[in-house]
Amino acid sequence: MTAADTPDEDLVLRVLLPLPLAGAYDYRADPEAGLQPGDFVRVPLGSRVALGVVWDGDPEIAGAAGARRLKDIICRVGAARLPAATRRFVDWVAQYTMSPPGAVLRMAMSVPDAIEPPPLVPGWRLAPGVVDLPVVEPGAPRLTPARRRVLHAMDGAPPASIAAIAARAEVGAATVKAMAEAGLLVQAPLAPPAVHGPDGDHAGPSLSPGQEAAARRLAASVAGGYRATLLDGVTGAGKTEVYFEAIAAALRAGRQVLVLLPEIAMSAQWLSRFAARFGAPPASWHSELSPGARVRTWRDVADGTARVVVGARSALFLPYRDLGLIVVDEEHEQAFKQEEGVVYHARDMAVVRARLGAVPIVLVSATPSIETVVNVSRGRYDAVHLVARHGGAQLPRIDLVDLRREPPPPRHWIGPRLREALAQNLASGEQSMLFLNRRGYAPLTLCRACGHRLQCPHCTAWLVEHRLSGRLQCHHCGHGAPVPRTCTACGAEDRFAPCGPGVERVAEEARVLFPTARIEVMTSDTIAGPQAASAFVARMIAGDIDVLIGTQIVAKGHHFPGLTLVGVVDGDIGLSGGDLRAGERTYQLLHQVAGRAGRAGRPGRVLLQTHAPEHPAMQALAAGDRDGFIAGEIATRERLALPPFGRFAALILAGPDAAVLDRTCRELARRAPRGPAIDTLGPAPAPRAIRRGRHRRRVLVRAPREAPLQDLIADWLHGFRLPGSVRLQIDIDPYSFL
DNA sequence: AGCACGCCGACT
DNA sequence: GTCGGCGTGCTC
Repeated sequence: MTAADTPDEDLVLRVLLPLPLAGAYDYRADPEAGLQPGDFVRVPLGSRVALGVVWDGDPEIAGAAGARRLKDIICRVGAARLPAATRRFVDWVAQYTMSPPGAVLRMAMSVPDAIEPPPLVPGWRLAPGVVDLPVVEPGAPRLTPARRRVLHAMDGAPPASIAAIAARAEVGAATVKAMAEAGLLVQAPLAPPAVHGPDGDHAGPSLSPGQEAAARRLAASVAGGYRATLLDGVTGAGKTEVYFEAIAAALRAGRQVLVLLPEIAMSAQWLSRFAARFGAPPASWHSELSPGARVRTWRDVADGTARVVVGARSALFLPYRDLGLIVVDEEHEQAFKQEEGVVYHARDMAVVRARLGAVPIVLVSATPSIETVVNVSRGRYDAVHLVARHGGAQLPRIDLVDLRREPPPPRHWIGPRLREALAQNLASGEQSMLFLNRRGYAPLTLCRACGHRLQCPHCTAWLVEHRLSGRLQCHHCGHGAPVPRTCTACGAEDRFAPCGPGVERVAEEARVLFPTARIEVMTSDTIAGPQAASAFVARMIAGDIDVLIGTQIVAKGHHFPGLTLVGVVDGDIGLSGGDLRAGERTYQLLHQVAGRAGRAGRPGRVLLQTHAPEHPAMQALAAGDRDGFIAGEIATRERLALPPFGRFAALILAGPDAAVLDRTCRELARRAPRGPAIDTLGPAPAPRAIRRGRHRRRVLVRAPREAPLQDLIADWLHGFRLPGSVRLQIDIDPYSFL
């Protein structure tokens, strides 16, 4: 049967648009055009034209719906197609996160400009015989010195663009254009640019026997379809070199590799190690990429030119032509959780992407997440353990300092023991680090006259004083204001007092204690970007800094060979607040900070100041008993049916009018699902109760692990009409409970 | 996400 | 009397 036989039977296709619509829309298509799922198409939408993707599945053109007047697909766009694995991934993520599929598609189509094929740049080469032209001949094109330079530069050279020729001959583009018009240059196809991609056969480093064995196991998994493997090893055990071997195996098999890092902006050291191992840098994907680079990389990923992509969360949604391996480094990091828009956990979705693409995935960590460890014990993931610290360096000794027994002087934060250790380290010419996970000078400023606390006008958050910039700053919405002199509540002048320490304040204290030491502060405020970060790291490695004071930025992936003392100024930040993952996170962060000390064969020492030395996380750190800590956490979670033994979902409602919001929440809670082992908590103020001027409330749902959580919520919300001003966000498996 | 439609303040 | 503010609603 052909279209000509049934002229009145239209071809109808589903088209998914990158918009938060409930589903795909149906459009009429020209059967002659031969459109297939994955094709990018332009379609009319209301009064405008939108770019979408022909989607899989049958249109809803049955019965009365068939009578609807459908619009026509305008045309196909570009030569590329959204791969089937990416389409299935989009549908899966939409279903799991309860997001409109178009909202997920938007992440896969984040670079609309890349979909059109790149404009053809014409190439030019010398016309035959021009080099031999006599210098002076009546009627012949004039050969100025500039033109001679072009002849010289292009003699025997392959075709190049006008701009490239001009650059090579060091003349203006106008000269080259004029020569082309004069017939001295003729058009010739431009050779595709040579790609010097990462090379799987590039010589790698020699590995220790333990690394060798681990690398062989990972590399073997590359040929075998979906399999998740935890690569577990202490800091300095050489995990990166090991998973590089799996990447090499995937490259040798001619396939693409995705490496997810939690904070790609801080990955300068990782990138240089990669380039050293594979002879070329990977393609990188992160939010600070320029629009041009974004377009190029998206196309390179789609046509397979990009062999290895290293990126943040969003790199998951790139249209890989032939993905063969996924690596998630620092898999325990909370930064993998996307909290805005489509709420998802990139580590978990990476596992899904691997399964849908039938490729192996390696999860890498020195302090694996409880979820991952439980998946290993259930047999769903394999595990490869690396034990020895590469190069024979010792793990640092961690001593707890009980701040209740050995407090620092009032309004000081460096206790006597830490001060003494710093003095000794300085005297012997060694490097030290002070860690405090708090930016700015003081986390809270209050009026001594009336007790008024300076709060962000748009959020439920204190304003943080930054002496460096001389301003008060909200760390949630970015609101900034100069430090006022007069209290807005009581009118008292100059009575504001900083409360508690930030890194700037600790630096001030250290500079008073050690006036001759070279002390530097490293936070996201003092570091503009990846290049500034690597400059900082280079100065530290060169020994130009005696004491480095920093937030968690100093803990992430930097190697400081000369560092022998780490002081944790306040280990308890993050323990308060009743977050179910507080202990786990504190353990992971402090373990990572401690791992910075004593690497190049020298013993390291860590002083951990805490008000809660009896806390299991602190005890485990001091005893070096990671597995004991994890076992304890797992037992607690299992007993209380907390994740991953039970499941949570959060419904967050936000709106400008608190009364309307509360009424909506009450109504929603009234209809809440009830069932065996299913309960709802709240409504309660959401983690950030007021954000950007909108009030936020949260209702938590708790269900057994095997419960169809999404279906329960869908039934619950079915037929529930939200007031127009109230927004609902669903967070499946929420991470932040604060 | 856009873009239209729809009801209330300061201008030619 | 209009121009225009952005709140609400729809797009196959």
